[in-house]
Amino acid sequence: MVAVTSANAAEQERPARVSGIDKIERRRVALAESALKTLGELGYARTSLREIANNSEFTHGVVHYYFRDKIDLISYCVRYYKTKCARRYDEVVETATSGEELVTGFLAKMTQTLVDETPMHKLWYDLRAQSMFEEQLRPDVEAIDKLLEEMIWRILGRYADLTATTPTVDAPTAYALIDGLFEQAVVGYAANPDKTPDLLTDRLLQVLPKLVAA
Amino acid sequence: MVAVTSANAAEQERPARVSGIDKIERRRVALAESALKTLGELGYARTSLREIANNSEFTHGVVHYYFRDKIDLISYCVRYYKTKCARRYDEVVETATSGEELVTGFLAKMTQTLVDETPMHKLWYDLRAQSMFEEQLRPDVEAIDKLLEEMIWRILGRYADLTATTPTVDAPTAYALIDGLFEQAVVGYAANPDKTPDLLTDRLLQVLPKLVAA
DNA sequence: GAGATTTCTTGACAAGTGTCAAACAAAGTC
DNA sequence: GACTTTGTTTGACACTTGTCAAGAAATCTC
Repeated sequence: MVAVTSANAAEQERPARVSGIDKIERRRVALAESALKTLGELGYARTSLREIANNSEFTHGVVHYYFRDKIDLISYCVRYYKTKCARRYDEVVETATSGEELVTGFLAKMTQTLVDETPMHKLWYDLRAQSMFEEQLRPDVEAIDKLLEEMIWRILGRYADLTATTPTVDAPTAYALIDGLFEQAVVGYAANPDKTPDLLTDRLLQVLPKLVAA
Repeated sequence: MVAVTSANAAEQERPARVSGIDKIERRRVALAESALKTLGELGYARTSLREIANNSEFTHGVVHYYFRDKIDLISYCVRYYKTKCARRYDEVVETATSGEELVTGFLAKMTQTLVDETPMHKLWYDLRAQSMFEEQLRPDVEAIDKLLEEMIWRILGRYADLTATTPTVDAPTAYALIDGLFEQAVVGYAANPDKTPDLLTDRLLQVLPKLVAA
């Protein structure tokens, strides 16, 4: 069970017996997972606490027992989510023994998560947009963005190693470029689920070689 | 006065005297402009029709007199907005006489609109995210995305001409890359308005040369 | 200027929201 | 087994939302 730590320090208030503290955490995780399902389908704006409760085995009162308010819940969900998403390519990075193998594995994993976890990605881009208007979301969004940037940077660094080259762009740039392509794919996936993964692969193949040089 | 045409054909219902038809259009544009101001500040989700009316010289009933419902208004706003945004770089493209001049002009215009029209850009990325959940927004969002892609492609094509090179990526890829950088800047602008424009410039300078080759 | 038409204001409606509190059930403590 | 603590349900609250309709005001037509 992952202990989701706060990015803006604000929930060591509910006392709770010491023996039950991770039972509480378990419940919060269950709530969060259920909430994430609903959020991924409806998006941030259209998801109400009651809707979250309805799509779970709990009642709407329970939500409020475990979370101070809506932002607290969403914020917790986001932090929970980030612990799962940024390590997605680690195995590929560690096991690949050639540049080509790394690229192949990376592309496979990326198109796979595009298809398998579309709602989560939609939610992420939604939340990042919301963070421009809702200040309370910003710290969490920034933290995830940083995590994703590091993820991309690890991949690119390893790719450079394997191909005896060096990156030609810095980490934020590399992240923005690849994220731009991926977001385009996530948005396009709704309209064209069949062709989008191949298009993403094709476009990444156009770009990746340009990000390194001897 | 711009006649905003419908992307999903659905507003030739209100009869209205022939002489007054563009008076109606004028009112709609005034409403739309006011709505865009509010939308840019609050974002799609947090903007209500009443809030739009309050920030305008009209009452909330008028909004309903000129627009069937909320989506109709937002949709109109989006279409109105797009007529203004996609021609932003045309002058630079047409007047530049060297690659360097084009790049300089392009970067200047882009950082300028980042700073001067932040709310509009925030709204655009918000709306694009919402379109993943709200199907009714999709046609309009797709249309704008296409317009922006063509805009980027014109710039890159001209840049290639001026430098006697050819683009090394296709239009959707080029758009996704540059848009990724710009979105990163828009999101980052809230947290760091001082440094973000320079960072954007720096990153674009890293990328642009890689998008063409002899 | 009378009468018809268009435009706008106002107030209401049903539905949905986040929040909370009081009653109830379960579990743990001595 | 009584009693306290913890967990859950239920129903209510104040408020906001989109939508609409009835009537007042302004405008146009003749």
